[in-house]
Amino acid sequence: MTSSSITLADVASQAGVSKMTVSKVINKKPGISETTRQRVMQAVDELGYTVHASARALAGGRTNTLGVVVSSLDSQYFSELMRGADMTARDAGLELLISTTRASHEHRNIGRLAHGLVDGLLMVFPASLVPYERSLRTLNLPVVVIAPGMQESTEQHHFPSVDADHYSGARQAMQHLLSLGHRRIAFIGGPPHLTPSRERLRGYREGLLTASIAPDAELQVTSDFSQRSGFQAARELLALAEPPTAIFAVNDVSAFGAIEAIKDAGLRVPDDISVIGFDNIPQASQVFPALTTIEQPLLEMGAAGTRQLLNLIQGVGAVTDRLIVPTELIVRASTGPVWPVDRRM
Amino acid sequence: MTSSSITLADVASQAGVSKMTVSKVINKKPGISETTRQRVMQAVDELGYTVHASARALAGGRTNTLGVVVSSLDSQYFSELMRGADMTARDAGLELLISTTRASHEHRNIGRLAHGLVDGLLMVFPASLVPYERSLRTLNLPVVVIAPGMQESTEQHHFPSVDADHYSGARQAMQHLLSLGHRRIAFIGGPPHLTPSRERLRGYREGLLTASIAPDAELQVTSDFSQRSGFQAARELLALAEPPTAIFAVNDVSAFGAIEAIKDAGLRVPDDISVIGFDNIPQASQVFPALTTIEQPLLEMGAAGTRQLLNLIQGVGAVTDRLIVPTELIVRASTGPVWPVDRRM
DNA sequence: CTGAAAGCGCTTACAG
DNA sequence: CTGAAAGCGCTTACAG
Repeated sequence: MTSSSITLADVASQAGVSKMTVSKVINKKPGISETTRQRVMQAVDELGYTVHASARALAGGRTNTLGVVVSSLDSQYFSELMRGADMTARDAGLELLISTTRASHEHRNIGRLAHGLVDGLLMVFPASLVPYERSLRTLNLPVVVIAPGMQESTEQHHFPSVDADHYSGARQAMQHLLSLGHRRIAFIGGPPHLTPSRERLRGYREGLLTASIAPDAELQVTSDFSQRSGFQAARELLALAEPPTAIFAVNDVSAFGAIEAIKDAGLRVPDDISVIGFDNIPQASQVFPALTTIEQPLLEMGAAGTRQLLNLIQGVGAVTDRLIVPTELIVRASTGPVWPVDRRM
Repeated sequence: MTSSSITLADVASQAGVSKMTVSKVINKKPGISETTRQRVMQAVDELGYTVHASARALAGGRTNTLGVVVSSLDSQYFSELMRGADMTARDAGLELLISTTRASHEHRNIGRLAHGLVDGLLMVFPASLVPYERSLRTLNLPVVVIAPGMQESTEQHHFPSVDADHYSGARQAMQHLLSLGHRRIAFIGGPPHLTPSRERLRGYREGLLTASIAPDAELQVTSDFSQRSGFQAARELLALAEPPTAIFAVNDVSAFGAIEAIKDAGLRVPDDISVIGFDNIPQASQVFPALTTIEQPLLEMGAAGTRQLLNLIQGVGAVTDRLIVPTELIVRASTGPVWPVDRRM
């Protein structure tokens, strides 16, 4: 059922030249006279010829395609990452092929997916890469990891990676809340086995420490990054004998849930309770009140990871083993000064 | 820089058989003795062999891969569609390759992306396909369109399509609100050139008609499907001399915006104003109050579209030119009975 | 049950 | 500036 397609040979005979010449023209190789070039291009247009990707890949030894492997497509920030990757890939004349791990999960064999299909792999991986290591290794293909969920020891994965500075972002969030006068600050954490969760928690704790605030176990609750779990976590916090005046949520989505819970309790954000998120997903600026948050430069992360991969493919070598991109405080409307204590009673 | 990979020939010599035999084994073809099979499999494992996708595609005439072309990755409902597509594709032993149109947009030439790479194309297309028609046609590849944004005339595209029953869904939404006693019902519409917007609007209008309610132009506002525009649209409605008691939003995301605007105005959902959405994206059940909405069976749509495509590829032919899947009312917490007029004053 | 040969549609050195 | 030949790594008829 494969289409009886037009081949190079068809174009060649139509244009009255050799296949080689057609190949040179469509690949923009030098050493072709302008008249020949035009004749060939006309034949290409008339016949509606497109190169057969597999044939080209097999003969040429490269596919001009970058594979992107993601564990799931519903992560809100995924599209930003992809925009960055797409931009750099396109500038370099490469296509981007996205695939979910689900598809090859059964065998944990990325090779099935990648061998002969792509020149390199961008792993967008919020979880552990360990199960895929062996196949990644025998595949012998350049690999770059973006936003690794687990900080494997360098020995273990030694794939170059790109990640945001979670710790510094968390410190900035805390600094912001502290500077607004908050001292009773809660943290809605993420799954504790994931590096981003841990680093952000560390930023929270050390932020308190530097402000000489004793940590209060009651104020530290956990979410699974979802809106629903953020909602429930905030409810717990609101039920406390002495509720927080500010909540630092491990990600924007759980912050949305927290805001709902606060509104639902008849309180207002930020008047009664301030909320700060993390990620700066597109929605953060669209909700009401617009969310103060820490920006992960997702677009740049996607672009930088792709650039790294391109370097590896071209044999230039990775510029750095582990690129950490800075995060940034984005102040919007969901945070404000703490109420004087007497006013709150 | 292509990896110096293990080939069929390597496996063959390691196992002491011909390449053909290895090929038969890895493709699970019949007519191989069990001992030979095991010997080959052992060699495959030892060498970490994976088939070269391009070579296989070129020789075999098919790629065992389905291409999915999407206009954007940030559409919230996209991942559900993909889950359905992925399930059916995997059951049939095919891989799924996702690509955004951005990548090939420049030339509007899907061929560059697909020829020799995939056996068929699933177009997830909320916009017009017309710009891609020519390349789709000369490509001569099976194509199925999911959730078309524009209802091209059948002559124009005659690609089999799968779509939700927008009109009937809108009628159900109206029926629900009417049965709760609402008569002053607003509609936050979508971009008027898109079929889903139009069909849902038609359902709104005809719903009013059947209830003998005169349409009020003031109650019909427009959004671009975004949360922000839903927020603004609802603000306009709330500013009316006589605001609505219920809002039917063209999609869930704009409904979220509307709910924010209502809360922000110091009113409650559904106590003061009921809100119903459309789509039933995962988030709809996570927000507070949980959103009453119309479910588009996205998972089934993805699965059905993929099934259709599989049929086309296998030469079975499309079961139907235009599959319309039913939509369903999902009652949650954002809608309730209208207040008696005296109570509202 | 096993294998030698041809060929899929290109690109890559290499000649002229 | 142009082209004939070889070969990329497989699968597909076809023999034995």
